[in-house]
Amino acid sequence: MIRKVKTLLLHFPNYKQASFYGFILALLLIVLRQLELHFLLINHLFELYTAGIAVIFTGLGIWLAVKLTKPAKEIVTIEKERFVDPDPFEIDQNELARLGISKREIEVLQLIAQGLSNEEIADKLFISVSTVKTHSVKLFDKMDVRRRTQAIEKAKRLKIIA
Amino acid sequence: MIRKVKTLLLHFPNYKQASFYGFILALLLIVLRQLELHFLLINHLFELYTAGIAVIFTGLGIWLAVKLTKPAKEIVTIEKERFVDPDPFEIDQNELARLGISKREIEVLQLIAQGLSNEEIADKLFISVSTVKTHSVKLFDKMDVRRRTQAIEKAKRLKIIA
DNA sequence: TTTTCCATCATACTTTAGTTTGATTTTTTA
DNA sequence: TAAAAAATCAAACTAAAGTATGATGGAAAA
Repeated sequence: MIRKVKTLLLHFPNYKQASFYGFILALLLIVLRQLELHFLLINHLFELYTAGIAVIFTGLGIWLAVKLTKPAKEIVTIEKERFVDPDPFEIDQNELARLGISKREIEVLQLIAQGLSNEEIADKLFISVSTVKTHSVKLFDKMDVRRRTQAIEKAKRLKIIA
Repeated sequence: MIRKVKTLLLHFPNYKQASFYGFILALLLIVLRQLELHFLLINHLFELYTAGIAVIFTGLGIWLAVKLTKPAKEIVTIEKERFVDPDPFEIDQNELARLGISKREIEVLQLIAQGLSNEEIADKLFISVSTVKTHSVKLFDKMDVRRRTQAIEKAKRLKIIA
């Protein structure tokens, strides 16, 4: 009998408390048995009946509690950062085509924007300073500017360099 | 009858429903008492005893369930999107302070970055070209560059100009 | 109050940038 | 294939940028 209750109780998370409950149940049964002596009319079946009632209604109580207890709601708020348009820079090819700027001229323009002097650009591109100057002149003419600093500003504004 | 009780119960908080279950038992007892008239053999005490056992063990069951079972948690996740400005440009005042660049020098730097010549800058600031050059020299010295184009590139990189 | 920093200007000079003219070679395109 | 466009280079020049030195007046800090 007690074992049966115990096995039933094994399904509960806290095993120790469950067995404690079983112990109480056992005690109760013993007390009932003592009482039985005073009530001779009650036979052995009565014990079983009582135990049965106890088990059934314990089960009912548990079922009730589990069924009717509302699950505690835990609200977790997750803040998600979403970067809107992380500036996907793209060179405006249309603008380049419109101005008729050649590849070499763009190269020179980019190096100018990086702060290099004509001589440094010449060294980097393995050409003479004269050629760099020629490219510059044509570039400035196409971009309608007269200084490299203006070219830098306008080029960035028109998105023809990074 | 039972349906009515059930619908009634649905509107009560769970912990109160448990006690209402006791109320149902009481009703049951009354019914039993009615039946008692037909079954004289059944002892009055026995009824009460059974009812008592039922109530006690139901209570125990509820107590057990509440005590031993972890309340089922329903995790409600709310996703909140936070839109972040991709490039909230801000002049790096620390950098400016670190380099010890004066207000006038910044002004000149900004105009240089806009592609203006020294003469144009002088006209705009109502100062002489000499002064512009002086500012430039000090600026380049502080920024550790030797050309205005370099100054532009570095200034933008260090975020001391837009 | 004296020193330091900032802003201003000038002169003379060097360096770099930009212009003009003209030429050659290669690559692309009609 | 011939013409156009692109890339290359050079010399001579002008213009602009940058350097060096020195000076002055005002404002802020020590």
